[in-house]
Amino acid sequence: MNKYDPSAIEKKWQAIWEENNTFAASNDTDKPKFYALVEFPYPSGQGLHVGHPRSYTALDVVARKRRLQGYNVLYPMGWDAFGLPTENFAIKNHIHPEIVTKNNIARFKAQLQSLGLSFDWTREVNTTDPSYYKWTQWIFLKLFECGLAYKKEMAVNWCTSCKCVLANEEVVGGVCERCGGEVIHKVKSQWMLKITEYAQRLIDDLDLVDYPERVRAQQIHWIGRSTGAQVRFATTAGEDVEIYTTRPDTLFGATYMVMSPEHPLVETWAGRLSNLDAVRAYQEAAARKSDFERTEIAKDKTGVMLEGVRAINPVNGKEIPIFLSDYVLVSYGTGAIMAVPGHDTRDWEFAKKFGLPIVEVVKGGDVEKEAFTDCATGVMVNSGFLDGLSVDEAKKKIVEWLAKQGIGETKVNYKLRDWVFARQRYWGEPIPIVHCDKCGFVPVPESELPITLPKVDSYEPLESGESPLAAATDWVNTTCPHCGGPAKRETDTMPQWAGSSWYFLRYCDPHNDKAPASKEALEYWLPVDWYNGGMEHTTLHLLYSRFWHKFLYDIGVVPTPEPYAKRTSHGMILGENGEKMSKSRGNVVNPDEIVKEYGADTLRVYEMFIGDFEKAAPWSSSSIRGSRRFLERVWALQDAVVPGDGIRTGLEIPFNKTIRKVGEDIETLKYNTAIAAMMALLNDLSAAGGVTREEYRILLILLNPFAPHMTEELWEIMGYPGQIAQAQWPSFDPDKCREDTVEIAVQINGKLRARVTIPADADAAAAIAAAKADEKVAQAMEGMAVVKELYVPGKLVNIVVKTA
RNA sequence: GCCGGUGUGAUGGAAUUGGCAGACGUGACGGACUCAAAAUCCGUUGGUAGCGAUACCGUGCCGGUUCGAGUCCGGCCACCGGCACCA
Repeated sequence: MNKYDPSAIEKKWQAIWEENNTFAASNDTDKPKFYALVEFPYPSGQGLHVGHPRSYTALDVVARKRRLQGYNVLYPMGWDAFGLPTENFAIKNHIHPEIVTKNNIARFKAQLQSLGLSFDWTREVNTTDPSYYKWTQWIFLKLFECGLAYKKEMAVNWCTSCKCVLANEEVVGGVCERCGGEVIHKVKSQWMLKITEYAQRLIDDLDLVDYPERVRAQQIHWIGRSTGAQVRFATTAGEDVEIYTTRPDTLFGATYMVMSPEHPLVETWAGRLSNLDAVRAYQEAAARKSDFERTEIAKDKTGVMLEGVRAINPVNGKEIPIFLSDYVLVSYGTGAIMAVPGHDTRDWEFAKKFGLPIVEVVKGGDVEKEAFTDCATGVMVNSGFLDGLSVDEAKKKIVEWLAKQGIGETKVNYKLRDWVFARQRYWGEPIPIVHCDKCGFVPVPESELPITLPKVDSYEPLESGESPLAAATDWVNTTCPHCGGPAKRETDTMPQWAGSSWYFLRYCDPHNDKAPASKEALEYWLPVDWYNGGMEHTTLHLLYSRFWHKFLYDIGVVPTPEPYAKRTSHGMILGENGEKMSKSRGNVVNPDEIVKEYGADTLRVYEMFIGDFEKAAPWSSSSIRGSRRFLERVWALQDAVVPGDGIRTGLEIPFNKTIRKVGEDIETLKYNTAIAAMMALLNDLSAAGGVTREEYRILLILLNPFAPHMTEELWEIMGYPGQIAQAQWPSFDPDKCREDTVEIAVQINGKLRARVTIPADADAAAAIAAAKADEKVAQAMEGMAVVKELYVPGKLVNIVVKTA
């Protein structure tokens, strides 16, 4: 036997797989299809991290197993390569981002290939390739055509460090998700996508797919549907103010009104406000606050009263004051609320601070001490025709009343905002729109796509807040496709999330130059059967791509309403100290070094064995040795082949059980116990003094998805026909998964007293008799009266006794 | 505050969904091989008491249901992730 030398074996088989395109998927076959997908990486300068292979290996195991089971498997890989880090690196080092990207991709690809992942490299995609982003631009044009892409002057999140706008999803805790820079509000004209149009379907269609509860819940929460009422309040100024509330039942308790500082009626009323200076000052102060400041000082309420205009509560005709306060957001509901301090915590705090009246309209708490917000138990009081009703009854009745008066109706609101779809940076897809003074925004004709990025001297963001593309005047100045007059190109680029919103479609037919992918290819492959990725993308990429897919479904481009039939999510791999791996903490493990020291197969087995796949797990440099030992022992079996055909009698049950368990566990994310089962089987084989050829063959196939290189090599050494990648996954016989006799537990009053071995098919009477025959049991029962006897087949006997 | 999740040996984690808690690894300890070490192989390893068979205790805490609870129910606590002035 040769020494187990992973570096030689792995290189050998990787070359063979590449040469033969072993893992290329066919678009034309009778086999059932299986589309496995992992999130394609952003090829950063740092190279691969040990976190990446956890996800990639997991679905590689599934993909390899499904191939052995006779499926036509598509398991593709590509590069999500547009984005800021590349651009920043390019700026700093004066290298074109295209070159930076090319280098990073080469490094990533070599690393992925060294792990023996069975990707179909003939379908590799790259979002920065003009032949790819041609179709990203094409989808944008379709969105524009359907009115779902529009440009709007509005306050947007502006990262002061990236000098770029951000989507709401990219602002985390008031700072930039990517760089941690301060985020302020800036009024800019921006391209937007109407994701809000799909809010309800993005919630409802979660019922069509198999997602983990945490993903579902996070998406639903992010979309933030609420049902309430929109109510028009008359004012002493003449104009009505419309408010949104989820508690219309508390209308009698509305003792004042609050509008957001940006509310347009303030301008309308400017002439009648006696304290206009104070109002203006408050508006300016609110505008200056960054998101970060807003969240930091969240609970301290500020505001100013509009002196000169009052609102009229429609239920009782009372005049109530109107305030401006930044605790009311322009962007949600109508930008104005009725304040019910007795039953809303924020209104209560505001009322206390400004000395406003608090009226109790739902009985059940003490509104002088705190707002009473419980809807389930309260009873209406001080509310005229609502008195005595429950909150739910009152809601129904008041909405009916408002409708009859013509001043209000039921209204559904979402927290989801439209998607800010423009970035003032160089390294992204140009937005294919031309600005013409005469014709307005004119889409570039499809025939002119792709609009490629021009060469520019500097990719530095401009201080003016414009994209660096604005400096490429030759490129910017063009003619209007509509009237032929002089016009300018849009200089903003698309956000990083654009290319990844449809990449899984491109894999189906990656070289098509007539469409994102052919109808036939999409009909065949969609939906993605299993998509694994990180939790951090739940309200970003995962939501965005569902939105784009639904849009493409509506215009007949894709055949399914949802892109991904099943989504799973892996836990992070932490540093050895239990903290998140990062350069600054000095706890980063480089997969290249692990491959060098132990081999890719060991890394793969270890990452699958490390723990519960869905949970975070700390790296352990001593534990990984266990995975290597396991492989070494399997390797050594080649010298322990014993004569005999098939599976030896005593090993039939362990083999059948292991085949069943490994197969099931791979499908249910329990990779750790699948490996444990194979280790246990190996222990059985050692105890049996070796393996037969057939036993070894089966073990190698079971292990192949996890350790593909070593099992191929052993397959060849043992002289089994062909390559193991073309072998057939073993089947099991359910009858041979059970022993003839079983050891059962015997309990007296639920306490374990003995173990007895009985035939597996023994009936209750026989099992109980066998239990009673045991010496210890008899002893424990002496002088006791039997109350009850139970037998759980194959598990235990429990005899309930009491003192006689 | 709201939503989702987790809590089991020294340690990563198992437990067929209400039925023998701790599979499989790692580490540690003891032994074999070796001049020696590494590697490898064998054994022990939840706690307490006992030479021992054995007994009692033990899955974050308190209580409940049940013949029987890591698993179900009620009430807490801690940690992780997400959202957060969304009316």
